[in-house]
Amino acid sequence: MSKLQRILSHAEQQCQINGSRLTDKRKKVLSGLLQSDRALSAYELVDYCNETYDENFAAMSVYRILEFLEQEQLVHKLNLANRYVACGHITCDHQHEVPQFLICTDCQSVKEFSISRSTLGSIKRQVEQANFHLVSEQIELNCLCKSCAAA
Amino acid sequence: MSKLQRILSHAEQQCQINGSRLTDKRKKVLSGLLQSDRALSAYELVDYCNETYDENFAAMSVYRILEFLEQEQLVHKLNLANRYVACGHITCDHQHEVPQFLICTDCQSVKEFSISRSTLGSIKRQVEQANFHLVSEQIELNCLCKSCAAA
DNA sequence: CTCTGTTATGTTACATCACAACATAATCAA
DNA sequence: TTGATTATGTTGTGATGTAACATAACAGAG
Repeated sequence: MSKLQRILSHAEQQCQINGSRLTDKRKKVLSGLLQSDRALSAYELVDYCNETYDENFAAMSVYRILEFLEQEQLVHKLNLANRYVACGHITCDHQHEVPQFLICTDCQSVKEFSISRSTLGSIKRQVEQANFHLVSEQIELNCLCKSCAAA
Repeated sequence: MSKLQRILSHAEQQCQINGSRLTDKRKKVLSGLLQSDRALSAYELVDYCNETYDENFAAMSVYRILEFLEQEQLVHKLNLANRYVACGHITCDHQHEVPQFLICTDCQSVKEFSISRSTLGSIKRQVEQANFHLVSEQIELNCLCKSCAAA
């Protein structure tokens, strides 16, 4: 059983537990993200699925499927790049911290990482001092990955 | 001389120093942002200018003008919201720190603020440990402002 | 002042993005 | 089997962002 297969079936089980279904189409979209080493836009996923599976995904469907996968915490939406990535921890069973993301502005590769609690805490404190309130701890940072920085 | 006037003429001087020109149209776009208490999209600015000045700005022009104003550091583009704000420090003469932004996801009001050097430093360190390199210290955070949080 | 290169703006056309609204199909539960 | 719920198909549209080319305004050299 390939790694991809394992992740997919794990995701399927998670959905069952949540009373939702990981349908064929949803699996295909998720696979697309899992097999990509970078963040993909909705329309890139449309193309990917149509080419790879010889299907006919409409953009609308992909948007809906992405929304679903997000709810199930199987993918993350990167607001800074308007792109999507598979969650890096699908096969983990524990509850995760809210992730932060490093996005390479050149090649769109993404690293899901965690800022230390204390740093996050001081960010939150400073935000509150400014009379705002953090909506989400999902912080996204524009970066260059190592190889793009070298070039 | 109104506050707006002062800011505009100061901006104009800055442009002259940089060997660029703050034309009439560019002034109008900048005024739009200066007078707004929230971040505006390019098309909102198109409408604003056309209504306020009875002109006929094309979207294309506004995009170009915004690009110019950004280069001159008179406005900032908020990638997270696809919107623009006037720089909060146009009239300051000293070099600024790179700003961070708190964006109210409800009303689009924006606060330009600065994370402490030490917090910023620890973010940068953690990013480097992850083998990425921060492209910009302009960090944008999705927030709720005080009044929207209350509602 | 005129010529010329540069910069700014006008205009048209188009590609992309995101989703609303409604129709049909598949699935589940009783 | 039937009715309710969920998933997908289909059509259309508003918003976004920009390329490509045309014209106009301006600044400096002669």
